[in-house]
Amino acid sequence: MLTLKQIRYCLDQMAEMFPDAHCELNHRNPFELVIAVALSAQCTDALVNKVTKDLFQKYKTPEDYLAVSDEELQQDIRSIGLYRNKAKNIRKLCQLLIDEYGGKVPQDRDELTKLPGVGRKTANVVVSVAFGIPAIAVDTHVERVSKRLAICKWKDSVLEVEKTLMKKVPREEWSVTHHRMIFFGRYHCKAQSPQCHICPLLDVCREGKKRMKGKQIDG
DNA sequence: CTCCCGATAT
DNA sequence: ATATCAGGAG
Repeated sequence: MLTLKQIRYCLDQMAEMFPDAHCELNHRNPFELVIAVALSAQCTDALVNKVTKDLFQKYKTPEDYLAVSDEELQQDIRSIGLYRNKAKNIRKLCQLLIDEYGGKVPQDRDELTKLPGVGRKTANVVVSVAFGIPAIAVDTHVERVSKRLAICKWKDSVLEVEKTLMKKVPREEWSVTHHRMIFFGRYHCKAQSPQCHICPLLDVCREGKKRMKGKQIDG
């Protein structure tokens, strides 16, 4: 496990590598962000943005999503994948926003989690990005990076990863750290071909050094 | 744990 | 061909 000082070093390096790390899901308000993040499950941001470009032109309010048939919404988001579940969740979510929240997106993580299709990770993204509330959303990239760098344990659940990060990182840095870890994981410490050979963190990364061993050209 | 699922990278 | 993608629900 990395020491606090080593973690600090890693986060500083990530900040240098990705000084402009930010939310890459296109949105103009909290409602659009909820929809975009709900759509992004097991799908790339780039593909979500491709779909929401037209989607957000056609649907601007919760009422708009309820005005069409389930099949029509499915077709509008089909290329995202998991489209039957997502269409159903979005329509239920919109109904709930109207019935329980005055058509507004609640600014509370636990209230957000009550919305269908919105789990802890999605709720953390919304409160953090839309409302500026400190949170660390642990997605596939944050989990992978945390485990490869041994910031947490290999067998930790996503909730345990989140708790560890909240403990090790100052609250005022939660949101920016979470985005830097996502950029680091998405563009550098990638799932399939991690860039260990040009990684500034290699000297503190057990997993990276393990990966490099089998690829030595000379002895 | 399984299921949902198309697009893209490897 | 297979792995992965800003996961969540049953």
